[in-house]
Amino acid sequence: MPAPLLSKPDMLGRLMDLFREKGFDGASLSDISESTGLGKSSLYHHFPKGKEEIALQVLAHLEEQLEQALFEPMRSTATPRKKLDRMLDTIDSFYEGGKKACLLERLCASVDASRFRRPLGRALNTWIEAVEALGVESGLPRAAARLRAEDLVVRIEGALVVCAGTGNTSVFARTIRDLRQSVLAPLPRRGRWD
Amino acid sequence: MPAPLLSKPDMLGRLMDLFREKGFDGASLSDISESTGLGKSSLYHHFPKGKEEIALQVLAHLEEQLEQALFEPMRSTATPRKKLDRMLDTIDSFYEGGKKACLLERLCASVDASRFRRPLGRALNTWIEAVEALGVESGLPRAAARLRAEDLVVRIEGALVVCAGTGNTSVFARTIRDLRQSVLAPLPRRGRWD
DNA sequence: GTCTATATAATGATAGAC
DNA sequence: GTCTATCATTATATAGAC
Repeated sequence: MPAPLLSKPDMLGRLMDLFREKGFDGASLSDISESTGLGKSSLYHHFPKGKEEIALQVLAHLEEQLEQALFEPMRSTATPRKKLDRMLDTIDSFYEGGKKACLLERLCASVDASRFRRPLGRALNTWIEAVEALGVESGLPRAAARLRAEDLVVRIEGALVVCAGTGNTSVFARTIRDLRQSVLAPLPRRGRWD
Repeated sequence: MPAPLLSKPDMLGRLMDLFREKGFDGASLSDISESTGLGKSSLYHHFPKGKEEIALQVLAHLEEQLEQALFEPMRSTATPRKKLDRMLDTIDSFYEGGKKACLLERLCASVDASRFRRPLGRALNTWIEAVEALGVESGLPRAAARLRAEDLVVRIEGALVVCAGTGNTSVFARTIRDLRQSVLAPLPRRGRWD
């Protein structure tokens, strides 16, 4: 009985990188085999239902990371503004300044996206709720905080698409910079967020 | 010599629908054959270099449509505000309120995205420049108009991703509504666009 | 828990008739 | 300009040895 070559979290990490780079439809079992160092049969030992199950477990793994990375900093006693800064630093480095794609977007764009819809919706919601909680903590009404949180996710996902299409990461950098200012800004008497 | 079943523009229109739905990696030659009603051999008559050439021609076809749909309304004598409204109406119906995906995003996310990089960058730029021109016409400094135009594209692409992931199109509707207000708004003394 | 070997279907692409 | 028939390759998935 050979020992496992990689721990499950390590495997899922490499698989996440692969799916972020090639997408679900673009990543073949051979790619998966190569990226993990496991033969195809070994893959079916870990993931009996095949490729779809792999993606689902990677997605679940991402959701755990999201919870940790986004909600963890909130338990500190720093100001909301500081926490937002840390959150955006985390996001910036996760996407490597706009050079790396988002797993959620890649799975949204797969042929079998309907099979991932539920976990995808959950993961996006986890993200949005973390930002929303920050807005509420900083004094925004919940409804406004929710809209701004959705807008943060929208703008980050969109910036990643534009950067991937143009090869120019400055749009991502500027989006992050702008979000630092706008997400927790006080409500204007009449403005975008009313 | 059988007559052609579909005109080239009609073919490219159907192929655009297909790639928007399934992506480049997800759309097989069988799908392509079915969506156009042409046998595989006939496809290679029209597109000798195969699937990649199909995508490139579809992309070129989209670029023409972009020019028409985005720059055409600008030649009218309506106010910039009216023109922006018409532009956003066009965008809203092109994406069917957030239910249909963006071809540019789908091709960005393909394994061979590097082969589409140049036309992708051009198409995104065409879009951005149309919005930028509108901002300039409405009195914004060019630099500010450019940033807002980039932001418009970012937010629309991002809203499409979030809607695809959550199955909830309200984010797209709200994004469009918000852009109607914000894209041409006068510069604040100190604010997001400085 | 990993491997080699294999099964079966689908893939992108061609040849050549009409 | 379309078709049928077929190619070589790759895809996902399995069987069974160790």
